[in-house]
Amino acid sequence: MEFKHQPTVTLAEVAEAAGVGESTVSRVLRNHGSFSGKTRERVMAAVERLGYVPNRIAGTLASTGSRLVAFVIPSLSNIVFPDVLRGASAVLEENRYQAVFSVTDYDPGKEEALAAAMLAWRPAAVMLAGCEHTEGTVKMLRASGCRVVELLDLDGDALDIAVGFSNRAAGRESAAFLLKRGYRRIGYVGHDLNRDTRAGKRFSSFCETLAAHDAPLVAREILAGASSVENGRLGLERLLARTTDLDAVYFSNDDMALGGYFHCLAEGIVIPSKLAIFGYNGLDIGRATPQPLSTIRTPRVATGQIAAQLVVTNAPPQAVDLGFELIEGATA
Amino acid sequence: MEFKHQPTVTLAEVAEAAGVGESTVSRVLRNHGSFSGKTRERVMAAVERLGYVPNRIAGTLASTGSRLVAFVIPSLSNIVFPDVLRGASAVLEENRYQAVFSVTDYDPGKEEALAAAMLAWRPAAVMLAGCEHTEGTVKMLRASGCRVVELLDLDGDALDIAVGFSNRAAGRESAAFLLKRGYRRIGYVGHDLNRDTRAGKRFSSFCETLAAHDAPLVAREILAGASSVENGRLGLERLLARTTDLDAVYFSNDDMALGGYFHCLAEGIVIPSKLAIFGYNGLDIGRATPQPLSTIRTPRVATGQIAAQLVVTNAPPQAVDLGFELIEGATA
DNA sequence: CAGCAAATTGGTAGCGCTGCCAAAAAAACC
DNA sequence: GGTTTTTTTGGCAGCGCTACCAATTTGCTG
Repeated sequence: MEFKHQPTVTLAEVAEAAGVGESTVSRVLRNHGSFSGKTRERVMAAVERLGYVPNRIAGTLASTGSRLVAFVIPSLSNIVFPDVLRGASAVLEENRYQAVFSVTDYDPGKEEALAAAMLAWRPAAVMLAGCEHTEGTVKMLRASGCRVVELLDLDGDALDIAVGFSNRAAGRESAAFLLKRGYRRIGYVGHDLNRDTRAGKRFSSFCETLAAHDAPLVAREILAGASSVENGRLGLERLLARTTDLDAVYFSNDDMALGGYFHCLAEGIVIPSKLAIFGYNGLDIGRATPQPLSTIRTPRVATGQIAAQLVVTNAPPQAVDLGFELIEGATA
Repeated sequence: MEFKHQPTVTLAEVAEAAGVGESTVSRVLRNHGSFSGKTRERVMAAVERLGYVPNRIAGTLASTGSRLVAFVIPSLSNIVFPDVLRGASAVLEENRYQAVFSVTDYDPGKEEALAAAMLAWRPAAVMLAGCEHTEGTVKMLRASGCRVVELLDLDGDALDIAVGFSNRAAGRESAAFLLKRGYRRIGYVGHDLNRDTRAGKRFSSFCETLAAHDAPLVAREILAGASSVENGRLGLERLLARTTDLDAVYFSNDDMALGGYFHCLAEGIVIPSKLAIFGYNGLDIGRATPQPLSTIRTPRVATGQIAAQLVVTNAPPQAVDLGFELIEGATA
């Protein structure tokens, strides 16, 4: 049972009511082309009087270029993506673009299906997380001719536009920081890495850096579910149960790290002298804990903003590295 | 400079390639009406071969009933809204609906403008937060003839469908709980209530309940900005600097409450014996803190799910009360 | 006031698809 | 075999708007 709209007022009716031609109404409404002030007033009056709401579906169809921007994101639970959407939507709204989204649950197959569904709306751009996509997705996006923006990961080849930073660099710098601080027996607590490839990249370059400095990763605890505070707490508990002499733990992100932090608080494990904790993302909450969380702050909102900016200005293909900031904090 | 799509393959071309009529292709693709198995194969082969992606813009225009659902939400920073979107988008995707959104920043004027922009897409439904809207918004929504769903607040008259719970009841129960626990000198720390009317409702019924039990609110601290952990911490600090003999503090939500919790941890204020803390929302993080946060858990994801369900089934106007759950926790 | 450029305006052909209807083909029946 | 049904099909008129072009009006200049 499909919903039917009640009869709506159309541009033609406005034209009739205002005593002008359809194209004139269209021009006035879009403020495009020329028309006299008097005409403008009459049209606006008719619009007001009839309560006319332009039909963007029809407008888009007639003009081929759309003002929709499609987001295909892995999750809405991971704060990263709402943050990106937030940055982007502000810029898009200013420019009268409309955001459309769907959620893949970190499933590349679902990403492909959803990207296809999105393309059916003929968006001006499709924004995706990361630069790993199925062959089918890539082929489809290429063929679509619409702009493609890959977000939050610069470690790979961009299809068109990429905005973000290097996750590998983030992993590397995290490791370098811990080593510089003198930690040598380092562990890792993370969530499902097969799905979140960006976390996987951070982890692998983190490990490589440790190994390169003769302090290879001592132990790891990978939890099956999504990243969460509770999983972080549980993960650290398990890790410490197995391995007693760790001096630092790297977490797949701040949610997990906070869980670890809480575990230490609850168990009376002194931070950072007994155990250091390092996260990833730079959530606001990490600044308000009794000891500020040591982490890497990522430019999530800015990523959305810049991405949207590039789309609305129809910028040429490019990769924009927004970098990240290492926050020393007090937990490592 | 508007982006132009490269020439796309159309349904007519598929029809030609498959050697059938346009309407046949349309029927096969939508699996609607009748056609032979052989025809189906030929059409699908042509679709595959040409890489045809149906144009939903055109389809929607031709069929009047759209599969877009528009969300007009106050914020993406407040986890509540991503949670609602998450619940809704899962259901919508299953039913081949498409979610569109925009963000009002808690500004009713902006809500009106954005709702108007949304209506231009002729959505099947518009979902809004709360039941307070400008006169213009209400009038416009009424006139649009599309379904209207008001989320997360049942304290008011619904335009069409409403899904959520009573914020007044939440405030009342929070107060009753604290009173039952024996707290009498109670304070409040909140964020900007003029904008977040739902938090305002909780607060006012909280105060009324206290007053009705001869334990009127002792002090309050309202912070100008948005709700955040840092503001919560700052707010409690300020409140305690002014008022020394409080035994419990009610926060406008869990973010703020966690900030207060951290302040106590940092200052060595023993919880709950020296000071009790009570929040609102039931964020996951509140379950993983050393002492689980006392709060009210709201059905955010379920709100989105049910709302979407009602829209896709084109349910009659109704108000669905999903209730909430008081979590005793260990901070009050 | 003619003569020409500039500013306004209206008409109309699509945009790509769906919905309706009638035509054609296939199946069922007497 | 001839009908009557039933199933499949194709044709085509819009959906509401924009883009293009031609027609009209206005404003200036000499």
